[in-house]
Amino acid sequence: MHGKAPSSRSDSLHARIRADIEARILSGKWPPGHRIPPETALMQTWGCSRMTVNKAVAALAVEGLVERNRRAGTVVAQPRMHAAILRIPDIRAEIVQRGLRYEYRLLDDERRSACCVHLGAEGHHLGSSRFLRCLHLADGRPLVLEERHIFLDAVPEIELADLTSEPPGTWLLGHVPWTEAEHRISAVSAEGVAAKELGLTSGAPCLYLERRTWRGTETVTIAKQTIRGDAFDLVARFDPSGRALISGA
Amino acid sequence: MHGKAPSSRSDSLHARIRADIEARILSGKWPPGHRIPPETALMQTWGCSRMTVNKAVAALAVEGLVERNRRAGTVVAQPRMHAAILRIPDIRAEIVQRGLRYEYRLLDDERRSACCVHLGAEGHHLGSSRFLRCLHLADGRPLVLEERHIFLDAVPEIELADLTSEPPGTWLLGHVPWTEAEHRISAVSAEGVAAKELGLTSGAPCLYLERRTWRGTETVTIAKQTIRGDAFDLVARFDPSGRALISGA
DNA sequence: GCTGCCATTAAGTCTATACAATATTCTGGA
DNA sequence: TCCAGAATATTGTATAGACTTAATGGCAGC
Repeated sequence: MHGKAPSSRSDSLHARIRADIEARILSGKWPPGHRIPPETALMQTWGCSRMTVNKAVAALAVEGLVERNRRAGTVVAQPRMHAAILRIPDIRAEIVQRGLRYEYRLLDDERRSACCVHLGAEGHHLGSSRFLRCLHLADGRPLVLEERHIFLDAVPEIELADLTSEPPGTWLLGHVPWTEAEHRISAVSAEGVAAKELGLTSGAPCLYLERRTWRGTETVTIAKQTIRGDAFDLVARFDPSGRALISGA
Repeated sequence: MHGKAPSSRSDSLHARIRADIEARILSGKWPPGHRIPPETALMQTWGCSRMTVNKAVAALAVEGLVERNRRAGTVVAQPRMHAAILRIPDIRAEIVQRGLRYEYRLLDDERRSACCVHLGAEGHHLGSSRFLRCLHLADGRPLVLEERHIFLDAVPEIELADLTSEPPGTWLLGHVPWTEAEHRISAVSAEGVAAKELGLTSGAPCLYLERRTWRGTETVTIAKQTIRGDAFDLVARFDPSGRALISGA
């Protein structure tokens, strides 16, 4: 339909088998709960070895489209609308992609000792950090106000990093591997200094995005982004398996 | 760390190999761009067949941790922060899970002919629909105001469905398979009737979530949810592969 | 130096087979 | 009837081998 490109390109046999079964499930011909033929049967219908159909069906299983059990067989999974893939990309990349001129402005850059940092809900103690306030602009208009802690324990290199021209998020992405992250999205009113810096009247609605990133058990960074509500949407496009489709902003 | 359960449970050989390589990548021992040994080498280090290491590394490839190319070999992928899995669950389930009393109130229920529906950006013509306005309450407090079109072309059964006690989203989830969906999240001010129904003063910030669902090329439903900004966050927790972790609201 | 060809290497696919693990079903006995 | 254990079906894992496909690196010729 609109720019969609499913698993059409399928050269290999197992890819074709997989696409075929997938089509039957998505079309509703094999509804949720339907038991699909055992591997031995598929192997005969397709005239191939069991390893090949196994690869196909196993892939559908990791996708979440089917559930497999020894002896009990394979059944089509119940559809779930529980998770959506949300593109929350690098701001710079996002702005540039839309054909706008990106500009970055560092407002504040200081060292914070442990006490200043509000602790996580888990009560972990976070060490000292480099604290940054910066503004991301699109075509000269302020779009995102970012406040970010980067923790020295996890990223000692940050101490010397030059963040006057490169946004901290971009720097981190290129330098620090991460193992886990959490986003929290809410709606807030722009208030006080933040409103002024974003060029908004007090009370204007903004998206508030708090992103926390871990590397193993160590907190790498906490970023709080206030995004002009009138100028930015978060868009997610996906299919039942939870895999992202093309998400053209 | 907090409720996290990585790929620790590894019984089979390929799972162990995979976890081992994954650990080296995440620990930074094998940084992005590093070329990992070819399958023939891994096969010797682990004393197993090539199919087995293939399965392990292929899994890492679908996860996005490595990139593979014929002849060029396998290299550790650059970390990308492009997509996050966002839990946008059934509202009822979400409220109940938090231990609050869920209440549902149907405000409006009418038939709309095609002309009333704002067309999609693609210019597709959407047929007539059943249009619903309803309120989701947690412990008696209004939390989400929902306006939803369900299109009769795609879901003729909806005509007769009883939606006075069951929210339309829940009904749909149980009755209609879908193949594609899109979410759009923005921040708005509560205004007029909506503000009143949510018990907010005019101008209070709200999350605005627009969800569109397709089945094949047909639009199944368009839902517009206005969520009290002070009472609800959208939370996403994930790892670099983009697979969702446990997301305890 | 540049171009085009070719050999090499590494991943991708597929087969045939074997055995393991496990849930269901069957069967026999109390 | 009901329970224990055996038979069985189905997926899971692993092996060895063969062939395919694609990118790289080097070599020859211009």
